[in-house]
Amino acid sequence: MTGLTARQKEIIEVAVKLMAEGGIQNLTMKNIAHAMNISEPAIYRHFESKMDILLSMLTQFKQHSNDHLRSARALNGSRLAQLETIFLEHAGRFANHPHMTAVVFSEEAFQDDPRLADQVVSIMTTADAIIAEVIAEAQHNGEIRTDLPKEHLTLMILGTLRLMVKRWRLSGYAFDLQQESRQVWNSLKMLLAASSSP
Amino acid sequence: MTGLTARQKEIIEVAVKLMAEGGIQNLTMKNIAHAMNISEPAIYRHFESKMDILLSMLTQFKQHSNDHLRSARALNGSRLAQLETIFLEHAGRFANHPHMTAVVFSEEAFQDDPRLADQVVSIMTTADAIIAEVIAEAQHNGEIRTDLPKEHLTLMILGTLRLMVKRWRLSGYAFDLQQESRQVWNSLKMLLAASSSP
Amino acid sequence: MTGLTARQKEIIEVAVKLMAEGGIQNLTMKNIAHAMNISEPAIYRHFESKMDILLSMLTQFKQHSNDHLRSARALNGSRLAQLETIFLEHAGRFANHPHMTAVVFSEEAFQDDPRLADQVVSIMTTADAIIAEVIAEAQHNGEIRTDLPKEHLTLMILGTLRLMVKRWRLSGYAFDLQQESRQVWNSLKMLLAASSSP
Amino acid sequence: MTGLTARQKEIIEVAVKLMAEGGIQNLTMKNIAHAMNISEPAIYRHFESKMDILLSMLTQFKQHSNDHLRSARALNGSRLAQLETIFLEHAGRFANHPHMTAVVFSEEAFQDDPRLADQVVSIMTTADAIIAEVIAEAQHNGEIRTDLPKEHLTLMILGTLRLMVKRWRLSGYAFDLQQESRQVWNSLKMLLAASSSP
DNA sequence: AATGAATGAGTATTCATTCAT
DNA sequence: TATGAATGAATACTCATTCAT
Repeated sequence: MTGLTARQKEIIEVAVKLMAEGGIQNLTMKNIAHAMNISEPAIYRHFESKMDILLSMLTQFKQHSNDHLRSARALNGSRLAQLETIFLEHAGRFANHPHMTAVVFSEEAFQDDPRLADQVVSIMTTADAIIAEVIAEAQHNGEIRTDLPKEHLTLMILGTLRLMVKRWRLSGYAFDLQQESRQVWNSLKMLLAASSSP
Repeated sequence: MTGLTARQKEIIEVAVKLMAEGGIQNLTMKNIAHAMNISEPAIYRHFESKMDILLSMLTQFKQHSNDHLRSARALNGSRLAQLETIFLEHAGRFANHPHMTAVVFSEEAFQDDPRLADQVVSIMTTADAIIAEVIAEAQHNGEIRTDLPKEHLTLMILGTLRLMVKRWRLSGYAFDLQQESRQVWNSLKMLLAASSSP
Repeated sequence: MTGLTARQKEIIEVAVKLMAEGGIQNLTMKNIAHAMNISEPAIYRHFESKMDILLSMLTQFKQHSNDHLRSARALNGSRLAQLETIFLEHAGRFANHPHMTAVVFSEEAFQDDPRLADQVVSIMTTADAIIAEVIAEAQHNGEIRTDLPKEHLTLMILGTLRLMVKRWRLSGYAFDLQQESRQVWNSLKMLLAASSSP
Repeated sequence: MTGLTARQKEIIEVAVKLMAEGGIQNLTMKNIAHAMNISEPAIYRHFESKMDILLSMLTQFKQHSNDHLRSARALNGSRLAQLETIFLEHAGRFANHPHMTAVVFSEEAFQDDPRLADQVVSIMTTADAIIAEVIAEAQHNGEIRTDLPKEHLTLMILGTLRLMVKRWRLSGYAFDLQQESRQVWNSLKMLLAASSSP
């Protein structure tokens, strides 16, 4: 349960879109109002402040992210399959909602308020922790090579994912992110593979 | 030759510091003037506009980056050693000038002006191209495994580097970036290694 | 008869309290609604406008004041006793309803609307006239010295009362207004006393 | 030394005039700008904020008040003459600068900010203390009756002065304040007089 | 009798920039 | 080379009020 009204969700959606189009600088109350065909003060019926909108935006994003991570963890398959799901679904989410990349990469803009910054860090930390966990299990399983610390592998997987998405965004969503992510994952899988001949 | 006067460099330095401290929102003409103990109009003696400052900032950053990349390429050692130099020196530069991370991660803020956005893309593309080139050569050499496309390896190396630096920044520069980068590079090297038993 | 419904009285009461707490600036429809746990539009069921609330507030205050003055005038005792009653009961009313001081001393805030300003002047003028009347009678009686014009004595009595209450308010209601008013009245009485040895 | 620039004094003067005309509600940055034929932002070159203007206004008023009190205290004549000077000059100041009454009687509007409220209290307290001091000396001298505590006499003198000025203001400056103040002072003098026949 | 949604007009303040000196 | 004064446009936010339900 999000606890958000339909109108609140609508506002957040518009806000994300505006950020995607022109960065944080484009996210003004005026622009939100314009995009929704209402007056500026009307927004304040639904959110107490602009900060509140940003906070709700991050909270919603965080919830979705955690849901995805949790459902991937619940899968029956191997740990590697869980990792793959996480990687591909993450990319898939962005592919289906390109605007959402704006949220991830506007982290810096959120830096100036402690509450926003905390949320950002919390989102990153959670993803990090869960992926590291899966990797650790996969290493125990013998599914993933054990000659590298799980922290480094986590860093590589997430770093690769992020840069891939960032490039997609910088390119103006010019290539097929989903297809690309599948290929990149295949490469990652080869790197992670436990050496067959010990 | 940079073509920048001493005063211009000073302004850029202050601008970078301000961005590092409080993001793009903190980078105002007023703040620059304050930090330099001059009046706001005085800045316009040195730069035509704020955009000009940002542009010069990116240009300078780009030049330094390219210099580093070029000098690494000029090294006599193996291709892998060149890659290592690129990776470690990149991290080293940030370690010595933490403010500079603000420039890299404010990319999104630069998105709203095409000239700035172009510079950002150009910086990333150049690094990408050169690293891909080194990897290709290393693959030919037999220094790096050939079962993965060079584009993916480039993506992984740069993605890992970026995320490591980002975490360092988000942590408030809390850990030793240089030491961490050495350890991470070691792990990367193991992943890149050509399989010893053909 | 006040002609005010229970709900209207409630609104006025809340309005006075809000003014007492934070001045006229604190008296907003939003704050009234909040304090009463109803919605803003609901207030308009009971008053046509905010101005109407203020007007009713002043009217109510005026009625109470006049009632007090009239009942003091109806007393059987000496004129001086009537004056004393007026002085002490006035102070007593404030002592029991500290919020009410906000109404008296927000006169300036009411200045910007002619209807409100008129009410304020009317309240002051009435008190003035009645006190002057009592003094005149007391002077005739020989209860009060006759070497000073009744207008000046009125000014002094009311001025003293007002400043005493104002200080009480500025002090955050820190002293016992009722006790203080008794002592001050004793002093006033000594000043007003007809010279015993003519 | 005030430490205020000519422009700052001008702004304060305009601000006082606006308050005199329509209360605190009339004192907006827009109105100040309009009255000075400059733009709103221009004001911020001279004062950091609106609060700053109000604070400077009170500080200036306080300084003038204290100067007057001090110079009256420095007079050679009797204590009663000093009191008279204080009373008449106070009234005279208002008579010559009717707008200034707005400052005194907007005390309530200043109540909502602690710094402003403190200044108000400080102004009142200082005048109070000095007048009480003069009265005490005059009582020792035998110039003023000693059967009343100096605090009560102070309250009466200041209260009378304030209410007189307030009425002048409410009347739209309709009577001659200076003449009235002389007559009222004569009455006060008679009340204060030490009884001639001991 | 009451509300959720909305609004036009206004609030203080900030920003990059210009201009006369 | 630098500044003091100024500005148009924008910013987040508030206010009393209206209207359909």
